[in-house]
Amino acid sequence: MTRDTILAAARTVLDREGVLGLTVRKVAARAKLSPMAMYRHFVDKSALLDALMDDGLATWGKIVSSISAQDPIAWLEELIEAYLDFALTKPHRFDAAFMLPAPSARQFPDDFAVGRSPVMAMIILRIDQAKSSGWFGDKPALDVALSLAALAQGLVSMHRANRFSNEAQFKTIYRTALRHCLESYSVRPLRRER
Amino acid sequence: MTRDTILAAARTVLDREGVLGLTVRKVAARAKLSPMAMYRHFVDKSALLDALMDDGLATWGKIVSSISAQDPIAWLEELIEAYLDFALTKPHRFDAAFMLPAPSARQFPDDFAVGRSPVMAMIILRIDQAKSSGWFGDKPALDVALSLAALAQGLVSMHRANRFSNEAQFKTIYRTALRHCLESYSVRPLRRER
DNA sequence: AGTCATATGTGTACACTGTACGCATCTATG
DNA sequence: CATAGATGCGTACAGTGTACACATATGACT
Repeated sequence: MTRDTILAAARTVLDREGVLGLTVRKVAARAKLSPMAMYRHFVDKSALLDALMDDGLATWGKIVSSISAQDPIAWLEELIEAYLDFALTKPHRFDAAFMLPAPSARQFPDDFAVGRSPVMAMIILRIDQAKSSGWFGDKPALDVALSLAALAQGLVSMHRANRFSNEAQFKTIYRTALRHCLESYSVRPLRRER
Repeated sequence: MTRDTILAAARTVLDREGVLGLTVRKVAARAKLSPMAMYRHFVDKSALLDALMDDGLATWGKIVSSISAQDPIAWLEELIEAYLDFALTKPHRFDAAFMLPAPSARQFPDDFAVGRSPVMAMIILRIDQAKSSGWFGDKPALDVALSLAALAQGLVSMHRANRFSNEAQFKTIYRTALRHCLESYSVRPLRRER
C-alpha cells in the first residue's frame, strides 16, 4: 500500500532530520509523491506523526519481544538495558514514540492506555512470573511496570534535554536508578516508621 | 526592561495557547511591538522559549521555596504533591519548563546540569538533613533526588500524552509510585506491614 | 545648545510551512 | 467499453520565522 511507502519515507526523514525537521513536503518528496497526495492517506500531519509513533512503538515492541533471557528478573534487566540502547542509538525514533513534540490531541482507546499496550503486557507478564517465585511481594505488577517505565522515560527525557553533563554520567545514573527501582520492589512490602 | 514586557506577554500567550500556539507575532502583538522588535531582545524564537523555560523553572523554584514543612520527609512529601499540582494546574508552564517541544540545542553550563539547579539544591539539602537523622542510609542524595524527579517527570509526561484513561487514575498512580520511590530509599527503621 | 554614537523599533520581503480546492488520472467492476 | 470510486496533482493561500535596510529615540560629551 502507498501508505506504507509514505511511512517508510517518513521513517527515513525522521531518522535524518528529527521530529522537528520532518515536513510533509520532505516526506512526500522522498516517497515520490506530491505533497497533496499525502492527504489521501493521512488526514493531517499530526496523523502522520501518530502513525510514526505507532511505528516506533512497534519497533520497540519487536526489540522487547527479542529479549531472550529466561529468568524473569534477568529479562527485566535486559529490558532496562535495551531501552537505554534504543534511546541512545535511535534518538529520533525514540522521540517519535515516547516524546511527542507536544501534547497531541490523540486520545488512546482505553485498551491502549498505559499498562495495556503490548509492551506493557509483556513486562507485566514477566513481573507476574517473578512474583510466582516470590519476588515483588503483593505489589500490583502494573505499579512495578509503570514505575520502571516512567523512571526510564523521565531520565531519558532529561538526557535528551542536555541536562546531564555527559553521556557517561547519564548512563551511570540511569543504570543505578533503574536497578534500585527494580530492587526496591523486590522485597516484601515494608512500612516506614516516623 | 522591554525584555520583561516581552516575557510577560509570552507568559500570557503560553498560558492561553500552549507551547505549540506560541508564535513570535502573537507575543509581539500582546507586547505592543512589531514582530521584528522581538529580535532585539532574543536572538531566536528558541531563545525566547529558553527564557520561558527559565521563567517556568523560576516559578517552580518559588513554589518549592514556599514549602513550609519542617521535617525533611514531610517536606519531600509536600514537594511531590506540589509538583503534581503544578503540572495539573499550569500545564503549559509545565511544558515550557520540563517538556521542551523538542530537544533544543541549548547546552546547560555544567553548573546548571541536573542536580545543580537551584531546585535540586533545595531537594538535596532536605535529603541531607534527613540523612543526618538516619534516613536514606548511604545513598547519594543526588541519586535519591534524581530518581524522584525523573519518576515524577516521566509519569506526568505520560499523563500529558493522554496515556492514562483518566486524571483520577493518574493521580493515584503518581502518588503510589512516588511514595514507594521515597520509601524505597528510606532505610531507616522499617517494619513489616501486617 | 548641538552633535553624534548607540540602542531600540519598524516595514518590507522571502523562503518555507500545512493544507483547501478543483481537476486529472488511474483502477476495478459492471 | 462505460462508469464510479480511489488515488494523485497544481495552484493558491494564510501563517510562520526572520534577514535586511531604514527610522527613531536616548543619552553622553562638547
